[in-house]
Amino acid sequence: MQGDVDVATVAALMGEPARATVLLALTSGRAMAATTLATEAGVAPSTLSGHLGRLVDGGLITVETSGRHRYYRLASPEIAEALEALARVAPTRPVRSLRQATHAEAIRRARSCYDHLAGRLGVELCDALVSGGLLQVDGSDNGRDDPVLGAGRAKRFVLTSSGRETLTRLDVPLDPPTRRPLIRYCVDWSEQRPHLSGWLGAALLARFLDLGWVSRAERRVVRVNPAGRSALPDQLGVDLGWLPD
Amino acid sequence: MQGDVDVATVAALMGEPARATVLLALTSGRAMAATTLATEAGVAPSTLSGHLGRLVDGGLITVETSGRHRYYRLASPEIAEALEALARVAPTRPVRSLRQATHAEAIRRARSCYDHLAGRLGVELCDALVSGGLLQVDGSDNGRDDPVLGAGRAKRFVLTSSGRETLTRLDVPLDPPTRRPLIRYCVDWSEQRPHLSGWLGAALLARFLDLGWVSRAERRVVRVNPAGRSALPDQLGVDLGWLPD
DNA sequence: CCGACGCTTCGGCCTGCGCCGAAACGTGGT
DNA sequence: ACCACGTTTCGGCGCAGGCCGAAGCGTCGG
Repeated sequence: MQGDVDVATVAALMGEPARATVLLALTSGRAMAATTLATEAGVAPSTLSGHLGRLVDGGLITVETSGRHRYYRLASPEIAEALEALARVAPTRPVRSLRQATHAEAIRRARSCYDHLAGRLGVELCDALVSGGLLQVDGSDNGRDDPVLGAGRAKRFVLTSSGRETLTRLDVPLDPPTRRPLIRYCVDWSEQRPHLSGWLGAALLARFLDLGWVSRAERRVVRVNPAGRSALPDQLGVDLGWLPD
Repeated sequence: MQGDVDVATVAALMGEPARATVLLALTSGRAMAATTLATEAGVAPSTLSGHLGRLVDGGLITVETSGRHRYYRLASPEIAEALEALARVAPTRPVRSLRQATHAEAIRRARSCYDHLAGRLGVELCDALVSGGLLQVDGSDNGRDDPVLGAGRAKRFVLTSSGRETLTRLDVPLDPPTRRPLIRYCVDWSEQRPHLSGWLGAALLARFLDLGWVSRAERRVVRVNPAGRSALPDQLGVDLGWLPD
């Protein structure tokens, strides 16, 4: 049986709680050291070492030795895609503890996805940029069946001249020094709606961090600071009323 | 740990060879009886029954009792999406037997994906319809990062008037009686290129089956019959030279 | 050069679960 | 009514693999 492609071994690799936690943590795109991941997963370093070895063998992650640390990262974006596809079908589990509940809530609220913002903040920011006239939506149907957005719901975002002006005033760099496209988007797994990626997505997060509007917390969680709480609605029209804490 | 969404349990469900085989078999979109699936997976009916129960509990498949048979089908298209995402990252295994090799080859050659054609035949058909002037490609960039097609590679296919004419001559129904869109496409996991879906995709497969050009074989494999071998290149410009057997 | 530290390897324990065959249950055909 | 058949349940076997602590190895800092 399954002579085609071995879905089973890959799925099995992802199907163990500690390993899944590791992979999900690495979804942020950053590399992480073994010990960090061990505490993350809540198992002994020796146990995690075994898991990491298996993940490397399976081609899901790669290692990179630096001094006495060994940094692990996802082997390819496709792995992240697969994890998100899995997350999309995964039933939302009954929450088992308050810590988990608040963390689950926090990560839905605002998190980093590779190098840009995701979660409710990510999609609201994207919406705000559109409703504020900084971005324009070209909603043409592209003929593709999108599992998340539905049939033919593909969008395209373009920067308006007033958007370029406003963002330049905020010192957000708008000219990618590389071939990376200025504006892209990903479909957010918790919101099932698009958030900005591409050069602009990365530049916005970097700038927000610089300005102290947001900061990185544990895991992929992003926290909105008091400064951002007042500046964001003001400058970009993002309503943060839904952000407690 | 993983308080967010339980990727692990879903992945674990898919991570067992027999279950993965079952799920992959159900990817065709058709419902299948327990015994069929048991022989498919190569385990005893009693063993498979346990697996099926777990898959139902996990929400990956649904049952439907009819007489003394029980038919199982994928619970949602998202499940199929997840499986395909997994298949995309799965390494192509060293082939273990000749039977498997030929089946693996056959399934890459031509298979059904829900109700339309996929595999090499599916994408070649799609290409042929374009190069034969029956379909036209609107290659506008939609701004979305597509994991398979690459950045902004979204396409859109439109039926030309000569296409409408040719297909009508073949008695392919072109007016969806439902709200289902006429032309859609999916990204083929074995070819990493688009094949037609939507009403037209389904209508084409149905018509090809009626005409005896192709027929369904075991699993999702589709066989091209002698009739089709001569008719397809003739009527649609599909070169079938690569199809042995 | 020595100790602290990060990480992996090894040995041993133990649970989970995949597997089967036998038996039970329900449906359909005769 | 009976039997055949599709399917599930149960009991028991055996192995894969998750977990830990201890020990080993390499790297950095003083």
